[in-house]
Amino acid sequence: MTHPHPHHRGHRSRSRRGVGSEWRVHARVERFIEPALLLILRDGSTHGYELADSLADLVPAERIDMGNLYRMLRALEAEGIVESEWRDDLPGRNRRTYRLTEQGASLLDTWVDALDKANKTITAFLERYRDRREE
Amino acid sequence: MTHPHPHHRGHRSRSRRGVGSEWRVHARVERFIEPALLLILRDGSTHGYELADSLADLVPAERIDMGNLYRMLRALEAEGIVESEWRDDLPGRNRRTYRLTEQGASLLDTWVDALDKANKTITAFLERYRDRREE
DNA sequence: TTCACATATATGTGAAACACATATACTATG
DNA sequence: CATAGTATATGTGTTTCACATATATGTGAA
Repeated sequence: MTHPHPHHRGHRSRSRRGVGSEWRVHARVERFIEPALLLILRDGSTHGYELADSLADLVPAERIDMGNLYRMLRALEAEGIVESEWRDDLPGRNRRTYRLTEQGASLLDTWVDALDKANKTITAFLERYRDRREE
Repeated sequence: MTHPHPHHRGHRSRSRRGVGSEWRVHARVERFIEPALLLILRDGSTHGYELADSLADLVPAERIDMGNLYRMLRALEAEGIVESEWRDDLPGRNRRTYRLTEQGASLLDTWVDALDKANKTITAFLERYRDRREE
């Protein structure tokens, strides 16, 4: 499976108008791919290409960039957050299989706390939006 | 009121370790200042400097950068999302007072939809994290 | 009355995160 | 044996942002 995502090309969060004075906005959590990756690896080791498919489920709004994904995996390995092993015994092409280290599990926990906070901030925003709307 | 925020300098989302193999992570919604700004202006016109204080409440985890805030306000004005008026009649220093346009109100609505989605994505992530943890 | 501090707006600049393009090589299959 | 799918990787420009700095006016205390 490849990953075509034709929508809203060329921008980050907000694009110019679409048709009929509609705005298109994408609320992205910065570096969200990283905790998503860690969570997937916590539930079982895999290789980069398969991670992309799992990520597509966990982060539906995000187009997965394979180039940046592999770069991120090697950066995480350099920091001791994941470890990898090159497998040439498995059927199919050779691949590098990643697993989470203890350091990585600890980083995942830290991300979870941060995401909890982010969620509360967003929820507070949405509540304020709706509260004053209904006055 | 000025805005000192000494914590976690120099990085975006993830910093190197702190003391005792702890990670410090900040889950930021990209460009979140923009919708926060729009929401505050929906509830009443103000000027840039005061917006910073209101933002500090709405977005507690974020250090407010005045330079970028003023830049953003002028960019939003150029796009017709806010309108401003230079006031020299009020007590105190002259200031530029901003108000939300209809375009801006529509953009705020769009942001709300996007933030709703982001909230659901984060919630799904946290649920998956906790589910498998308790098995 | 001047010095310090708060208010208020603004520009310059470099780095991180990211989108998009492209390269490479092997495997499976019709 | 050509084509599509699997798998990993590098190159590069843009956006968003952190941090530094500039400028000018108002206010209160020494």
